[in-house]
Amino acid sequence: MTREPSPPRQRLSREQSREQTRARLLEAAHAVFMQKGYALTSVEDISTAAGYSRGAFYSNFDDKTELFFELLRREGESIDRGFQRLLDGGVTDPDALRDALAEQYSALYRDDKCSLLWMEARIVALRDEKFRLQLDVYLEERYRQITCFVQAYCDLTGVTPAAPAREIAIGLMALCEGVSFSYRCVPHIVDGKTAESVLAWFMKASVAVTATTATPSAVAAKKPPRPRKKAAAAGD
Amino acid sequence: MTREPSPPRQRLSREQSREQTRARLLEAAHAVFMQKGYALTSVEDISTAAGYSRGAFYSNFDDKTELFFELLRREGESIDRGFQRLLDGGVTDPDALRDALAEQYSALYRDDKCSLLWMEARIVALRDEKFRLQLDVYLEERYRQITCFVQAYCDLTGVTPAAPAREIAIGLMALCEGVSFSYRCVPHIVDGKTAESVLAWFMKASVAVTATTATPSAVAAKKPPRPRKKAAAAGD
DNA sequence: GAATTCAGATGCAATCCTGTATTTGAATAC
DNA sequence: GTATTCAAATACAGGATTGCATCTGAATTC
Repeated sequence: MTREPSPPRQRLSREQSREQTRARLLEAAHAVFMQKGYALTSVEDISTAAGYSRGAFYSNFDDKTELFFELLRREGESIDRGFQRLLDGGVTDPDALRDALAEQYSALYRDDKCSLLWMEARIVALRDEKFRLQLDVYLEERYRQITCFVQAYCDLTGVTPAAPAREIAIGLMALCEGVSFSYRCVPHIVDGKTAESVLAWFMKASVAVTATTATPSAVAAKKPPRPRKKAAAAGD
Repeated sequence: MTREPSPPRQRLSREQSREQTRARLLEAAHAVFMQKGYALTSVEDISTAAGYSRGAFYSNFDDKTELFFELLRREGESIDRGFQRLLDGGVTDPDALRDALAEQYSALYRDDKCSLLWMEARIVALRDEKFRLQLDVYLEERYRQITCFVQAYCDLTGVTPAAPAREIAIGLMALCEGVSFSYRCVPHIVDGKTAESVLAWFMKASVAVTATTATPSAVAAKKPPRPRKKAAAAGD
């Protein structure tokens, strides 16, 4: 978005320069997509926003679809890394883990690094076979990670999940997406505080169900219901 | 979509004829929007699909946006009527009521009378102030109705909700929208059966939380914790 | 039944967009 | 320092879309 007017900048190699251009185009595209929507954004819009001409665009991407996908790929990787860090982080406290997941997810949308973008991507995928097939790979990976999370959480608490971990994961993701979408679209109805507490509440509900449905002895054996530290700090 | 080649059909009055044209344009628009997406659908696409020329379109609507909104208005009314019927239906059995709501909602999306359409509408609203203001009225009504539902359900079961009824309603709607959106976008990952059971499971979880989290005294004052008929029967 | 009104068809001008072909100018190689 | 290569700019052809202006024929009116 901001273009530094060349401080004492060493000459860039061809490759560096090209990558910089790509990055700028992607960044600009993200901004413009958010503002105008993917479908209504023209190649010209993107190029101009990035400070280039259409020639630069076509020299770096086949078309708008390819750029969009590259954008999703890069951001998807970053998202996945975030979750992976959580999983590998060695957090063993169930509540901390749960809160971490909730925080990770809601931050993702709050910072608006991706919410609408992924929505639109999925809508594009509905009508573009090739795009869909590629996107599904990423989505599947996301589902897989969250499922791992749920499983890890259940293992930690020693609770047998009331539903298959994958189903819980699907529910979680659907809820998160639904809530943050609503938050973005009708913030005056679904404000930040409400969104946070709906999410927190659902998390609690998941636990409650697993807790009440699983053999109580297994739960009691590990820990008492414990009042939970600071579950959902109200954001605004 | 299909155009009857005039069977022994009585002459239509001007008004009737006009309304018929509008209806056909709206119906065709719905179909084309679903297929191509709102943004990429041209006025020509709609008119042709309806069997008319663009002249007919502009003679009946100001532009694509106005038609879209009229479409949403008509279908929104029909949706609201459905929920209202449920509320006024005099169903008193909590489980039946809960199932009725779940059924109503999932049927709505399963039959695909609206799912994507409303998603796209909300995305359009993000960038169109006028559109948003109008759409919000409908959305608010929808939230209001579901909140009533939750309240009615709690009253019936005598349970004090663990969260404000409105928050539960927001969570419910977000979940339903999220699930059905996923179902539509990645049916191979979130298939019909999974979608159904995720929804059912969440409903169950809501009940469990309200039951376990509400101040026990308040609950007890009304009714004994009541083992709940078949609340958390392991769904499949 | 002639005049009028109006739904819908057709024609048109102005944009806008894409994608490619061509050109330019700077970085690298020789 | 000359030749080459390549990123990015510019020019251009082909389509598509919008919205209006105009036209036509059927419904309504008197």
